[in-house]
Amino acid sequence: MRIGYPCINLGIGCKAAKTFRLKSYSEERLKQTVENNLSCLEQILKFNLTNNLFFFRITSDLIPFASHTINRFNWKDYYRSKFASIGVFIRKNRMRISMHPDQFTLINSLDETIFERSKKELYYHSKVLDLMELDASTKIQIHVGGVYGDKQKSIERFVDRFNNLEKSVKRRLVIENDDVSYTVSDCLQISDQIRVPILFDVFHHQINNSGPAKEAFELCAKSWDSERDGIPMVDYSSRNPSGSQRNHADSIDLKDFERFLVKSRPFDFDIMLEIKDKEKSAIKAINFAMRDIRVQEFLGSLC
DNA sequence: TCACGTCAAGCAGAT
DNA sequence: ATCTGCTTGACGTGA
Repeated sequence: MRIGYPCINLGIGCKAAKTFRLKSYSEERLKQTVENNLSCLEQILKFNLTNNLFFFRITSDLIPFASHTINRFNWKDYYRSKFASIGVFIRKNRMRISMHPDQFTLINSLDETIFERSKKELYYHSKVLDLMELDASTKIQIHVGGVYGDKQKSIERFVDRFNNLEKSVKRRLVIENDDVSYTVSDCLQISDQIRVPILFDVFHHQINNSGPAKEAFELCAKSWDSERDGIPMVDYSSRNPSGSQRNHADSIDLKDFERFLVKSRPFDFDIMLEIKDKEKSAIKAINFAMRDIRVQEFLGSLC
């Protein structure tokens, strides 16, 4: 069991998600920004290592406008060795990496042009991970997408479109239950047809339910082929007690986290903490989870 | 230095 | 109709 947090480290003093406006696009500006982002990513990973955080989600903003038509710059070749050396660090330290394209990436959109853009965006994500030479256990997670007034048709469209994606994308893609539309059992329906792993989102499941969490989690876990996909990944958060129902917590509720650790035994998986104060809560969580046998086993397997 | 209008992309639910 | 949340405010202009 590894524990991690998404995209941004709030204490380190740099961000790997620096971007700029489309209007100010220039190759110079792009290079400057990417160099900042890659160097910050290295700093974050080093920080994570010293804090026993072996799971991290790389921001989609790493290469701004990566899949946009304005971008004619060959960033793949230009930064090839930089990506490779970051990949060496990740593999050497047995870190797990994931990415999560944002809400504009829609495989099942009714609009072909949105699907075409989404394909390019997914290809960008897979290219970053390929350049780091990370294996197929390094996942790209997306939601199923919109319902468009007919969930069954939208699920069918997802399946058809999925089959249409490049191999390099398909091998990394996992789907995640969301908080408004697609439940775990909806995801299972898709997974049964195209053998795509399901990432269990604990918080979304609480809000958008298709049955008891334990069963849902077990079914999701089964959808991962540990040989190829690695152990399952889970998104964990609790509700912000003073916010709306969909709001993520500002900082980790260790009591709730403890209940989750107990309930999820003996399954082993990697946990992404989607909590607003990022590495701060992640450090609290890993320090707390040091007593869990699954974390001990991972740390023990390192040296 | 600061205020503040706006930002590549979409959907669903609340107001 | 417009705003908000989503994994995250922060870019950039004008004063």
